[in-house]
Amino acid sequence: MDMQKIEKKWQKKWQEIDLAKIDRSKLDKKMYILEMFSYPSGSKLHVGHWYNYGPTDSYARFKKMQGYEVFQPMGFDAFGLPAENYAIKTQIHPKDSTEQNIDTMHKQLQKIGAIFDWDAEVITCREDYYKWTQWLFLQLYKNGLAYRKEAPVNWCPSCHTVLANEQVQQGGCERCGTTVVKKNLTQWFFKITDYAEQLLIGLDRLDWPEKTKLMQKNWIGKSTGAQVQFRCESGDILDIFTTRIDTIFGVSYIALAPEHPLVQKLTARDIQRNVEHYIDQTATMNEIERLSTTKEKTGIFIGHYALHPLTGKKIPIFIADYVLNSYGTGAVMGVPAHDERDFLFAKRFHLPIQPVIYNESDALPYTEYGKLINSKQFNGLMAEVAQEQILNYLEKRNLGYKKVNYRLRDWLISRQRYWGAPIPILYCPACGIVPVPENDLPVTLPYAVEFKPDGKSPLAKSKEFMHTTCPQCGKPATREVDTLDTFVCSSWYFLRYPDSQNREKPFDSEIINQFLPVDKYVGGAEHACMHLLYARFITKVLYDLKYINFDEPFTSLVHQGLILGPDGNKMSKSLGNVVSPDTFIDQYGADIFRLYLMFGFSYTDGGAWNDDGLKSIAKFLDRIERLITKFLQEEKSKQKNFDITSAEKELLYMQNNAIEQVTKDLEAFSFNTAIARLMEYLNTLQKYDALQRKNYQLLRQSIEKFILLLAPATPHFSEEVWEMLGHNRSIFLEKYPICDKNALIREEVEYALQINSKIKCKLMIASKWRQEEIAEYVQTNTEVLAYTENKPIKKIIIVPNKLINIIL
RNA sequence: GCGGAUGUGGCGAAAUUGGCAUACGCGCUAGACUUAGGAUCUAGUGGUUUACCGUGCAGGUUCAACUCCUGUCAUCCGCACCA
Repeated sequence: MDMQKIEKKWQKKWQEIDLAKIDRSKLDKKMYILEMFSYPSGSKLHVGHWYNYGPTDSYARFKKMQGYEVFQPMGFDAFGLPAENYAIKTQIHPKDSTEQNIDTMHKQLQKIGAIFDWDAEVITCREDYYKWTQWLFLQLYKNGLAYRKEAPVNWCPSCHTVLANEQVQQGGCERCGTTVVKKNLTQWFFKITDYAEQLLIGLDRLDWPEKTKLMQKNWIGKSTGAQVQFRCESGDILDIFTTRIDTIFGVSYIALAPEHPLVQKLTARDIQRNVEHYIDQTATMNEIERLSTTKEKTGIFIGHYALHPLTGKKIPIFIADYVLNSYGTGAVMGVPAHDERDFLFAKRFHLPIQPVIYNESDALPYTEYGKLINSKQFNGLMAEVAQEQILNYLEKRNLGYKKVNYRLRDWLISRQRYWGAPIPILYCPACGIVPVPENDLPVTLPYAVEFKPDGKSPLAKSKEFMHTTCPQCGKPATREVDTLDTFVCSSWYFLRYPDSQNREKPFDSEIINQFLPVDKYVGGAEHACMHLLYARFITKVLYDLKYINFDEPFTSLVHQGLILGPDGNKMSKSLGNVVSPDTFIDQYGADIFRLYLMFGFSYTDGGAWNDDGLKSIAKFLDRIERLITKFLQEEKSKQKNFDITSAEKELLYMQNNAIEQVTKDLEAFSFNTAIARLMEYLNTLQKYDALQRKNYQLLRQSIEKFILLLAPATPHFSEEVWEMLGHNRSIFLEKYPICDKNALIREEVEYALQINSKIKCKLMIASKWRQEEIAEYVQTNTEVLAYTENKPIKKIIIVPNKLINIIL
């Protein structure tokens, strides 16, 4: 079959009949199926995109045939760092290269033959979209969920530019190799931490992979403990957070994050230089290095003491890089006897290691709970009880309180870059921070801008952009020069699709409430903690602001696996193992490529690419075509034969078995097993076709059922053979077959017979027999008696339709 | 390092609640058809050889373990400015 030809033919037909369009009057049976949109990179559509979009489109078509109004939109996440870097290298403007890439990818996406509703398309770098991204920012700002604070960025002192983590290679700048340092800038944040608890609780209701929910749970990182005040000799108060308040009598030092605001003030004069040196050193390290538990503990005594809130003892204050300013209060109490890291730290700096929890073996550190010792009036209490009582004691004296802490940090959304949505904020010398009025949106990203890195945000160098007037007082004001993190763009795009042409609003609430939440969201597992959490956060905010009536964006989520290069490594230009879909599409066509992706891998696992698999799929489609061609010839010439014998019963069994299994497998995104069942069914069809005496009516019906089952997986091919079979209406307007359970009833079932759990033989047992009848049967059956050798039977275990285990 | 996952024939992979390990396919072997075969069809295909051994490795629970538990090794993904 000429695949290229039929692809064009059917794609044109689908467009003519608006196959991808949803009937908006029938949204009560809607199915919003969404694949994560793609980034329009220069490397174009790759196998990973195909793997995401091809099989998911098959799922969408399957749902369509089941009678759902399927909405499957597609778009582009078009702002971001790569286009800007490409521009710096080539002088090609990010807008131009991005639009060019989108153009190419459109054509490539077209080839898949998916039922994408292109009228709903969303492109995040276009004004009509980022206008509403800016609107979203303003809603958060107005509701106290966007704020500014100082935060460190990676800074290359030689290029005078901010670097993404990705651009830092072994602590150096990827361009010039200069050691990267941390530099504080005032930046915008979204207060996602306000939603930490809701984001945690909401997970329970979601049909998401358990591992993803677990990862989000750990990412949010809820821990319950206590915040305790240590008064410094200077009089300053140091707040520390601990989950082990029961061990407070074992404190032998306090460790501050080197970035802690009190460090400068508390550091003793004579060691100031050493402390500064240590702080500088820490600024060159990333968090992964700092938190490594195998790295030797480092720190430095700052020459100041705090007083123990319960004993009044002097406690030395250190700074240590293993303490992060972003978690808790940026200060911890060191209890060496009962914490791994504190133990190593204390050994290194010869600090006292005082056990306060009893343990039999004396081995330290002992991190379990137990009975308190060396803890004054709390001695003898079990740790859990002691926690409450110590907390009570501290609360009464205003020295501490119970505290729930989250590992989740607020979302830093400022980027000192050009290719993003400008943050809609003005700075007025008189009025201060002024949000851009909604009527003035969008704040347009200027085209002619110097984006080469020279220490200034690119937008700061555009006079026309920078200078404006304050909407409140009318005096000159300047604009915020940072742009929004692209994760902001992608945190709400699924809300725009159903109403993407709306010029008045980001979306019409009534429409959006009908379409959403997304019924099936499909994308990579690498988004588990960031994109998927941000999208949930924004949804919850818009819910609280009453723009939408649902508070979770994605009811059901599936992660496709990663397709690796033929060598088993992740595809990358540097390894030269990138497989381009295009050459295979040209050779085999889109359906064979898609079907291979569905059959050759476990969908959620992915795996290494292999060319041979494609050939086998091509053969599979050839077999189908041959079967149908032969059938059509014979059907015309041969007499029809209507009786149903055992061969027909077997055919009907396999047909309905295939219907049942394929339906179940597609539902579960288990594409490889669905195709396997279809292959089995095709084998049965061929076996039946080889018989002399055939029931042509039944054979036609069986072949048609087969094609209907196959259609979602090979849409163009199936349309073509469907037409060959004499139909003149798209197969996707037909109903997906429904299993006739009666055809699956068999009179006898094969059981495995085990003696002492070892398989001995197979037995055919009437399927209507009860357990007692089976037990009686095996005890009198001569074949079974030969195995039991007259030994007494202790027990018979019968697993229905599976096995019989006789224990001697 | 922390968090999450994965490990099954020569290869891609299957295996409801613990219940016949290796479905389906590739590859390979033999045969048929053919002027020809990298096409098609048929049969076989985990390993030693008649009874065992086999799901990364070492233990454990159970009548029964790929599946549950403990430990361990290897690989992959994420770690907050790649998206």
